Amino acid sequence: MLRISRLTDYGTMILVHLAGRAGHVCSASDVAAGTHVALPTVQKILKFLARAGLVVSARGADGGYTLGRAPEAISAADILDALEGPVAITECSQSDSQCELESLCPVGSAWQRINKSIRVALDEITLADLRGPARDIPVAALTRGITRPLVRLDRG
Amino acid sequence: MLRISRLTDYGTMILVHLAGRAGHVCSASDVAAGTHVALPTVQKILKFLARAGLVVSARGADGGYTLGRAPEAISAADILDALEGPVAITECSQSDSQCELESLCPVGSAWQRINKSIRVALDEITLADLRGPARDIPVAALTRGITRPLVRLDRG
DNA sequence: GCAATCAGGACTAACATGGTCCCATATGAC
DNA sequence: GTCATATGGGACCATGTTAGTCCTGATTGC
Repeated sequence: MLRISRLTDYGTMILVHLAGRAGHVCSASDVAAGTHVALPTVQKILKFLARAGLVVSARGADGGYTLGRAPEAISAADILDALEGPVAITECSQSDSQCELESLCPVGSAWQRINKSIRVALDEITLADLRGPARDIPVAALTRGITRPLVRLDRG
Repeated sequence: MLRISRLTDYGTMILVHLAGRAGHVCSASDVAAGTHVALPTVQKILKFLARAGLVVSARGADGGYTLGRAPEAISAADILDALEGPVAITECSQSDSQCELESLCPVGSAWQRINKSIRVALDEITLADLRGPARDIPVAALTRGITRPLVRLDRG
């Protein structure tokens, strides 16, 4: 359920790698070596991240990539947007969709609202949180007020 | 991003349909007619829902399906589990995955924790909430404490 | 000029999904 | 008992998406 693509997963690793080398320009080869992701894949992902402004590129010899802004200013939602585009949780939550069932659909915009809530949560999580064995990820705050036992957490 | 499958979307519609006919046994044909989803697809989905216990089936002539338990006792996470299986947000969050990068991965279990938090949120949303033009979906409670402007909500 | 590096896009193989169909089994009416 | 009506389980295929690779062109520093 709710799977993110592998590229997004790799993209997170790459951004974390760059965050750990603040001030240095890393070539795609450097990043590939540091993350153990295949070089062509790293190149592809860095292009997308550059286009989204999450990394800044320098062309030419001794060129490479640096983080576009501070890790605290890059959210998980930013990474998803950069690598997966503005895809929504259901087809009919896309603005340009033409769901023929829309007028009949009893679910209404429920999934869309769920989608938005998840996005809010993902907006709260920054690259700084994703680094290393962080224990206090902000999402934890989102579960405040939940009284139901959390036993089922290990299902996923 | 974070897309749910179309079958899950349909499954929600089907469950809402059944919830609106509590006490009645609906055949797959009835459900197809009521939801405007193709009959073979409805049959397939109902089988999955029955296996998960979300609906109860009666075989034979005059058979059909009824909701397995009260709408308040069926969560969005239940629906996802029934129709998409225990798939996690990333491959390495699956228990049986063998991610060769796991020991090197600087992201650690961050995405997994995000996944779990989302699941908690989805556990809070029941079929009763998904019905009709519900305005007070419990997920709203999850955004308590968020101070950042919610302008970006409309991106998804 | 040359080597190193990014930019953009085309391309293919693998995988997941959506949708359909078939056959076995169970039930109720006649 | 027979028949019509249903579900149960699974096979099957067309389609779309994803992952990954490769090619060509542009830019920069030595």
